[in-house]
Amino acid sequence: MNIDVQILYSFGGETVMYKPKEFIFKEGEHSQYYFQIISGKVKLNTFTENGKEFIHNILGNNQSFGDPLLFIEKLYPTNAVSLQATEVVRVPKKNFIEMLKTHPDLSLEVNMCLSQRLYYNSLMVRNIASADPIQRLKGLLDYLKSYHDGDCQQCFPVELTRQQIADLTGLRVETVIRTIKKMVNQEIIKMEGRRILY
DNA sequence: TCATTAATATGAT
DNA sequence: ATCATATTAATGA
Repeated sequence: MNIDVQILYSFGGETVMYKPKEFIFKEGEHSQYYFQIISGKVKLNTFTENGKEFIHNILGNNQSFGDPLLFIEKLYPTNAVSLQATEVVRVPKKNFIEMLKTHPDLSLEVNMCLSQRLYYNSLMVRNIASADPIQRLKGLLDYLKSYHDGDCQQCFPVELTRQQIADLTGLRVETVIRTIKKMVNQEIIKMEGRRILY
């Protein structure tokens, strides 16, 4: 979700800068803040027993994270790591709740946002369970696209490396590369240099 | 800039 | 799916 930064500031929001590859929070920590990205990129990940990384999501400008835990007392289920120099605004939980009470319109918006995530999440889970790698990639792309505001046909740029796509879908890099080629042939996606347009 | 590392692409097992 | 290797892009000393 994307909340007016001025409002965030007026409720105790503060700007925090992170260097590339810096932890913003770690799995198992207590959730304290609502985070919204001003610029940069953040990934949410966990590691399997054998040390393989699984990326849950990658967020960019004007996107938020840590928000599903605002209303419940649970520990973070993932790490949050900046992929590049990243500027975020963070608002303490209590202030965030205060803000929603004083701005019912915002509260509604937050509800819509969370609902939309749930919706696309269920689609995502279905596709990721599919054996067909094309379906898995397509599921991921639809999911990522749902986070994107300005949408038009075949011009949503996927700013991910193949390795990151592999870590998001649980596929191997080689499989991702080969599947992407197939999808270009089937005109499901387009390429602009090495970047994918969907 | 040049050297080193990361990412991409393809072929083989 | 895993491994090996060649090419290309990105990074940083």
